[in-house]
Amino acid sequence: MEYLFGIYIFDQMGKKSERTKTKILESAHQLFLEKGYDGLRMQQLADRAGVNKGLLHHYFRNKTTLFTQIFDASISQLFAEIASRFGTEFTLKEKINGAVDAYFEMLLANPNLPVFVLSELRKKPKRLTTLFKEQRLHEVLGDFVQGLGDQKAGTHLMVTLVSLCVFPFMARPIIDEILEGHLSFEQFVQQRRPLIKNMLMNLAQSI
Amino acid sequence: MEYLFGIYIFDQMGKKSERTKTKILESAHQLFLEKGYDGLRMQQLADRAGVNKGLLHHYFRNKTTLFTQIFDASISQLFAEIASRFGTEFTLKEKINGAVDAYFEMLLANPNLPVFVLSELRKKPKRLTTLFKEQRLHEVLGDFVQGLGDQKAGTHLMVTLVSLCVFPFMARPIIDEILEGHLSFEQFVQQRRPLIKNMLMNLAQSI
DNA sequence: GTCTATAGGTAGATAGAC
DNA sequence: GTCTATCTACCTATAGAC
Repeated sequence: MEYLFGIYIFDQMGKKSERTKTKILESAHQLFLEKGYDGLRMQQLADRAGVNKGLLHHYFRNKTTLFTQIFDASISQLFAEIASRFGTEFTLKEKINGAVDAYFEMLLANPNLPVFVLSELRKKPKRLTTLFKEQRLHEVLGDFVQGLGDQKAGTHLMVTLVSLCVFPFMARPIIDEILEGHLSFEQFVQQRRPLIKNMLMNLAQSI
Repeated sequence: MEYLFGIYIFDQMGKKSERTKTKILESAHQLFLEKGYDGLRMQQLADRAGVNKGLLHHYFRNKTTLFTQIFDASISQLFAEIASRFGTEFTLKEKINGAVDAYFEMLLANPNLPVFVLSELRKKPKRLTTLFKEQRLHEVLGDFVQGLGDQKAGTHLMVTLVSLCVFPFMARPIIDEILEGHLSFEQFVQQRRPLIKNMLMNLAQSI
C-alpha cells in the first residue's frame, strides 16, 4: 500500500516503532473507510492493530490527527488516477482509455474509497479547498481538462468519465441486489468497461 | 414533504401530538441526512425540533427506531423516481427523458440524499434485502428494465442513467472547487441535462 | 403531553508503571 | 516502546414530577 501524493508511505523494514506505526495506519485506513470518522471507536482500532489504546495517542496525539492523514491520502488517491495516464504524448482516445482503466483498477482494489471520501467531505468541506491549494490539484485537473478539449467540453467529459466509472462501485449494495446472482458484480462492471469507453468517445466527438 | 412509498406522511393539521411527531421527523430527516447515524446527537435533534430529549424517546423509543424510518423512506424515494414517469404508454425516449427530469428535480430538492443512503447502506447492507422484499422493488425495477430493452441492455441503461444523474450531486464539493466560481453548480448540472439525455439515447440505440 | 433529573454505560484522552 | 489504570466528558435511555 503506497500513495502517489500520499502523506504516509509505509516502510515495513524500519525499526519496531515504525512497524507499529505502520500497522496502526493500515488498520486505521481499513476501518475509517468502512465505518467513517464517527463510526470508528479507538478501542476497535487498537484491537485491529494488535496494540493498546494508549499507543494510538502516543503516536498520533488524537483521533482527528489520525483521521486527517487517512482522509488526505484518500482524496489524493482519487485525483492521482486522473493524472496517471496523462501526458501530451497520448492521443485523446489513449487518455480516455487510460483513465478509465486506471479508475477501474483503483476501484477494484479500494471499493470503499469513494463513499468514504464523499461522505466525509460533506461534513468537512473546507478541508478540500486547503488540499487543492497544498497539492496544486487545480493544476493537475486543469492540465487534464485542457487535454480533453476546451474548458467546457473538457470539464463535462471529465465529470462524465468519473461518474460512469465510480458510481457503480458506490452503489454496489443496490446493484448486487438487482443482479440477484444472475451475474457477479465483477462481471457486470467488466461488461461496462467497453460501454463506458464508447460513450466517452462519442461524447468527445459531439461536443 | 411526502413520500410515495414513504413510511411517514406528514399531517400538519392533526392534533398537537401529531404536530410534535411531525416536527421531530422533519428535523430528524434534515439532520440524519447531514450528519449520518453516528454523527447525530439526540440533544441536537431535540434542539432543532424545539422539544426536550425525553420526548424523542417517548415517541420513538430509541435512536435506531427513528433512524430506520428516515432511512427506509429515503431509499424508497430513490427508487420512486425510476417508477415516476414509467408506463407502457410512453416511448423509450419519453421514458428516458422523464426519468432524467424526475431525478434532477428530486436531487435539486434533496442534494444530500444519495450520499446519505449509500454511506449508511454500506454499514447496514441487510436492510436493503428486506426493503426490496417488503416494497416489491424487484418488480418495480424489473418493469423499468424491461421497458428499456432486454435484461442486459436495460440494466446497463438504467445504471448509466442513475450514474450520470446522481454522481455529480454526490461529488458537489469537488465540482464546486473545480468550477471556482466561473459557473454555479446549478448552471453546470443544467448544462449537463441535455448531454445526459443524448448519451442515453445513443446508448439505447447501440446496445 | 412535556419537562427535569439522573442513571448507566462508554467515549477519547492522560499518567505513570514496567 | 508498550501496557494498565483511570479521569473526565458525554451519550442514550429511563423514571418520575408537573
